[in-house]
Amino acid sequence: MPSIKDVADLAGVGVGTVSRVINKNPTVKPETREKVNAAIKKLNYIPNEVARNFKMQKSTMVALLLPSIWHPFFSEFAYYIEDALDKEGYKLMLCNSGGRPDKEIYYLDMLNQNKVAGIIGITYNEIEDSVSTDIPIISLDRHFGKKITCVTSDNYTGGQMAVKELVKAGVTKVAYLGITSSVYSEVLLRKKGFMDEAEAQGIEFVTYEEHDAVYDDDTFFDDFFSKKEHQDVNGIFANTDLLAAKYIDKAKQKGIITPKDVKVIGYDGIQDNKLFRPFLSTIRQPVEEMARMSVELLLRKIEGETLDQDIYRVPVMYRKGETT
Amino acid sequence: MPSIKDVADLAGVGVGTVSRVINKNPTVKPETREKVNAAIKKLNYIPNEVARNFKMQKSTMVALLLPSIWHPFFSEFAYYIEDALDKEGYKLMLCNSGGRPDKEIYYLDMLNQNKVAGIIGITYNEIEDSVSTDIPIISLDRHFGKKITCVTSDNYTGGQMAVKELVKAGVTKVAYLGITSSVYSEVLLRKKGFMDEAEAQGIEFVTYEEHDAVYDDDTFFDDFFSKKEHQDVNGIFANTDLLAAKYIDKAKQKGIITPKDVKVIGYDGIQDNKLFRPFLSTIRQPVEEMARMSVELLLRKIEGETLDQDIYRVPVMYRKGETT
DNA sequence: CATCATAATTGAAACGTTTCAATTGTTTTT
DNA sequence: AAAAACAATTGAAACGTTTCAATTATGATG
Repeated sequence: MPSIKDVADLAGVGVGTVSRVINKNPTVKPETREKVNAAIKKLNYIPNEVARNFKMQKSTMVALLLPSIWHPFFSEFAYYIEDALDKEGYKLMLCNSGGRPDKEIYYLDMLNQNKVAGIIGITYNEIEDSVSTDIPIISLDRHFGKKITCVTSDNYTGGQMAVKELVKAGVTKVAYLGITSSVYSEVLLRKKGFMDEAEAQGIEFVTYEEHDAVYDDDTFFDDFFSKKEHQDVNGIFANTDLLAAKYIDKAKQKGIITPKDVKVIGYDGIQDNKLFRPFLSTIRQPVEEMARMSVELLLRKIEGETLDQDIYRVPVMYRKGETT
Repeated sequence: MPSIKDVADLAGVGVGTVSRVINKNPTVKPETREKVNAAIKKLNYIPNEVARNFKMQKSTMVALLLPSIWHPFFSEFAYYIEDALDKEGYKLMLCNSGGRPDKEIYYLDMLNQNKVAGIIGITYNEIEDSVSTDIPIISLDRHFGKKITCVTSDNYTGGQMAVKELVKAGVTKVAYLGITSSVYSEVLLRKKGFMDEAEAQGIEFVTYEEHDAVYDDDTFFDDFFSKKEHQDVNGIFANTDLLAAKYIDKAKQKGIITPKDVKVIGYDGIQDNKLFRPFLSTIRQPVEEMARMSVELLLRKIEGETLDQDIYRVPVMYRKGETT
């Protein structure tokens, strides 16, 4: 594998000159540039990016740390993240934490050692302490503190919207169905928006949640359907589209048909849910916008800029499907 | 940021010793080890992985190059790839090519410069020439040549299975619906298996395909439904689950109900298609197994081993849903 | 106690870049 | 023609590791 030295020798110039040619530094005579380029071509030389990163003491690798790329919301998010990063000349490293604290810490350590340029994290745990101060971080949906900038959708308004739409659809008692993950989660605001709006509208409501860690489809829903106070619920706001889809499925098994017997609204608006049947009504987060904003903010942090806000919220919108 | 030199100085030993402690080399006196570890802790030293990779002239980064992580099949595949890699101490870099030849080449160049340890590629184009000889590659579903090992499902048998199951379900005329991507694709065997089996069973059949590049949902299906020879088709074998789901959807709009009027079988078996409605009958590829095999073979190549086969095929199975 | 064998440790060299002070070459000015 | 200004080029040093030949410390043996 030829090195810059080999190129320099063949071209009959110094290594510095070759370096300048490669980096398109203008202070090199066109004639010399030609010689060097010829040598590069002849030797089939390609610059060693690892050596460069090492010498420069910085990389263009950004890590995306999330529970599971398998989840459709995350995979869409990851898609846009990669696209945005690539446009700016950055690369993406993917880390699935499974939402487990130990794995999140493990990955953060690893990313530290590997001197990634920055991290975009969707984590379930308090990570502020586990992360070196000099590595910029953007966190999706969790707000930890000043050090870690948070990008999230307007969860509170989303929760309100859901209630408004359910009421508009004529329901008389609404339930919030949630998988909670972390106390730091901005997702909690979905519930708050839901409750406040239900209160404001003067409509009966219940909330039903389970912690992520102990979550299991069957027990969750069996439990839900068994409770007396859930019998007359005819409006559901589910935490996520996936949860909404599962609810509709389980409800159907109990003979409760959507949208005849119950109206359902999800949250997320994952693109492909056109293929879920019935087509879900949902509060859509602008995934692409959130991804691009995350990248933009992260790169600004990497450049050394200090951001003016701790939390950036992007607006959500209601998308009517067949379940309301 | 403290370096190994700082640790050595503080502990009063040479850098070599510190290095040996870090790398758990046994030839270091326990007592010395203690001193070094104390110094490491005190300085909060973390080894610089970039420098190490540079010096060692190798990395533990493996790239996954695919059309789009957004696609549920790929995101499931990526999930298992990451999991398998992590278990072996490797990291995953994600590259979305969009299936575009230029972007595939662009990424391969980049990966070359970045000296990744290996590549797992799901590419649409002839890439054998674009890839340096000394970087091990595994290709999913495309067979290019000896240099690039191919992992794929048993597409031919899968195609046969589909016909058998459709016939078993009582259909009288079957259609193969396909999005073709590349002439190198092993996916073509799905069609061949389909045709051969239809022939063998003596059942009427048609095939209908569109090239990936010019593919568009609406024109594709409008075209399909408009053709005279498609009117009496009552069995569909779609190339992928996603395509099957779209077919069912479009057919419904035409008043053709699945599975009453037409039986449908997809290909892939993406896990979450439990949420597609109706629940799809499909030829399931063992995604996890394919992912783990890809990683295992790649790592063996990275270790310098020569693999005994060019193509590794893993068996598929039929999973009955509600569409047959 | 001297000698030898072995265990433990040292630190310079090397990996492939970039950078920058120093040098050389070229042009302009006086 | 000499001096000054500017343009282009050079190559050693540095980045943080690992490695390994050389050195030193320790223990065993006669």
